[in-house]
Amino acid sequence: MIAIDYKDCRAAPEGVLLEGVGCFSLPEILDCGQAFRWRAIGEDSYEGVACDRFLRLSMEGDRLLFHGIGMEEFEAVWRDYFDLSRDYGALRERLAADPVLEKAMAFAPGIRVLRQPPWEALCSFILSQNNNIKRIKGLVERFCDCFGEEREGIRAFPTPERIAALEPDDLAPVRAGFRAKYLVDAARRVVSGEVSLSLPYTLPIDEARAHLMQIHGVGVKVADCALLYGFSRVECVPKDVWINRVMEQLYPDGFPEELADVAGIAQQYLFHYARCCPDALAARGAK
DNA sequence: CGCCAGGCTTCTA
DNA sequence: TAGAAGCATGGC
Repeated sequence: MIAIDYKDCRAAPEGVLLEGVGCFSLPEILDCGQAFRWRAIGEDSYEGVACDRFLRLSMEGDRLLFHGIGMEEFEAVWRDYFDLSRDYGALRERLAADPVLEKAMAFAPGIRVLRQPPWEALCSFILSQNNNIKRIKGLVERFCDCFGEEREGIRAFPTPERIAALEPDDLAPVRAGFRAKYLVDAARRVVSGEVSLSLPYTLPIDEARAHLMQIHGVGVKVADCALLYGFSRVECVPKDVWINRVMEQLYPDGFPEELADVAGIAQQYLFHYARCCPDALAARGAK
């Protein structure tokens, strides 16, 4: 048995139940700016749509329940989505060698980096540009409501084929502004095969980034977000205003090189720490 | 009202 | 090649 962050996993009457769960916090994972279709529905309980499936989760202590699903769906979809095959316990020990990360991880020990479908991550972060998280959620939701296929009461994520057939003006109801044309361009390049949704998993990271940046409206930041959150390239560190502040103030001599292969996961702890911990950074306020 | 937001493209010097 | 302007929209 490999060392992972839960001790037991079984089918229960209410769904799939994980026990002895560590390194896992629903609010820290689902509300830290990596995915935008989840919403809190109570105390440590969330619901949302990802991978074109609806899911409700709740956590009590070290017990995590995936409501209304069976083991097949858990194994086929959600174990991977929540990165439950990665040993965050061991990873956190490694990252804790760095004193800044030690603080950041103490602030939010339950963060994980999701493995989202690449197309969903790409579109979400195209919509994210020059926006705040609150508004990004609204944009993604309207994008799905307007152009996602309805299946059993939920909206799948809009397919590249559907979006490629539209003109930017057709996206007006999303109110994405100048980002609408970027979504259409991304969809058309994916449909034509010019942009691959599989190559970036394995290309050398600089080539993977350049590959995605063929899309009009995808720059370094959005490409890195798609690589990290969509293609699981955990060496990738998207550099937004918060991470820039972290690097300037907390890593004046640079980020530790020996952690470069997992810097993207470290980045997620640091991003959340910088945004939400009042005294993480000097005189910037948190919110 | 003004400032800012998990930026990118285009223009200008 | 670097720096600034413009872009759409809305939260606070």
